Amino acid sequence: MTHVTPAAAAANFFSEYAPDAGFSSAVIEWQKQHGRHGLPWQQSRAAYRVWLSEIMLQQTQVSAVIPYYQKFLSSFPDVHALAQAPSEQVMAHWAGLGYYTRARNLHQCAKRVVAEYGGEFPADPVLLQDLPGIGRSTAAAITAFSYGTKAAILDGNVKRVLARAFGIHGYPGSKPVEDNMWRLADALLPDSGIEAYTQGLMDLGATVCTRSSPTCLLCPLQKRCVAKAEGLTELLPFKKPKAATKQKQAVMLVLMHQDAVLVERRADIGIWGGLLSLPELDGMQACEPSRSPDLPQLPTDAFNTVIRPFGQAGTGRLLPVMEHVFTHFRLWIHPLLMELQPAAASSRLVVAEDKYQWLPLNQVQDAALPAPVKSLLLSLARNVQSTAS
DNA sequence: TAGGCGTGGAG
DNA sequence: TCTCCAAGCCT
Repeated sequence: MTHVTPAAAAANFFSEYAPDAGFSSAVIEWQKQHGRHGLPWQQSRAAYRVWLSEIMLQQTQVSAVIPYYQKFLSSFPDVHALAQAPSEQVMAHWAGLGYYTRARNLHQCAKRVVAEYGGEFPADPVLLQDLPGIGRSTAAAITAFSYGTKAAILDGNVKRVLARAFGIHGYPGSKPVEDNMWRLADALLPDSGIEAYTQGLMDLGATVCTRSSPTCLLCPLQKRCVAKAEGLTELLPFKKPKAATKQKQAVMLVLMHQDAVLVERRADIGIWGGLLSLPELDGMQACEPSRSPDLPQLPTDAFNTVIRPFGQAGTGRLLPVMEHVFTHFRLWIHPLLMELQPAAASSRLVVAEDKYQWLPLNQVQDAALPAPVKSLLLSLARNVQSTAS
């Protein structure tokens, strides 16, 4: 059993993904010839415009942003105009673009740039990052495009390009993988041409190294691309791992009287809506994922409340636990079998307001029961038969 | 630190 | 129809 320290892991990472100067120059040359140059926000280095476009482009595709960007710019031509605008007007201009926290932060940010920096966006990414709505990647993009500052971006496009080019396994949204990608992105930065390089990484990811069906033949990195060489283009970057399926458990009462079982009509809303089922001792309780959970504590109160109205119960016997898998969770059923002497008032057929009824075991097959409950009762019916004979 | 936040496009 | 995710940030 070897323990790998974070420092050692980082060292391993870099020996495995050793960057070289050819990477950035290939990206820069490609961007100059084949990258995008005509986008509305590429016509000016003004920090206000770059900032505005970067905020709008967060998690949003270029085609969706363009009309918003143009309308925004004509209404709020500079940071002073934006800072002075009423928030309702700002929000109205953003309506439809989504992620509305961005709009509130945008407005706050404009006010702070005016108040704290006299309307000039700082050229230091560290200072920019302190402003609302500007994280590490956006700060780097703004300073790179506006001031030529050497700083690394790491958005979805860059993550995809790096994951493939360097054959990085693991989900890029996880902390350790993302940390490594930041280190790699920093190490790859060129000493000159940061604008073309930054734009080039974005353009590559958006137009060539796309999520599905990338056009590797047009890629300037194809000869140095690990994913291409190893046939892992479709696999990388790793997808977000699916969350472990949630689990619930329920104690279901199998209250028998002669050859009938007490069943309850479920509420129309919710799981098994409107079906007949067994009464549950304490509803369906969430439980920790495991292969087969222990029996939950039997809540005495619920026990009395649920059973007493129907009569006098004998000693309970737990039947083997059953597993049922839904699309969104897994249910463990603990059947608790008891013989019940019905209270004097309860008839053999109808117990209370149609919600409860006695279901003869020989009618289980045709009753409106959920699959696992029907299966449980059918096997019970077979047992009763074999015991009787 | 994973989850929430909006909308639209692609497969 | 449904899933996945796109120029991320914030908590």
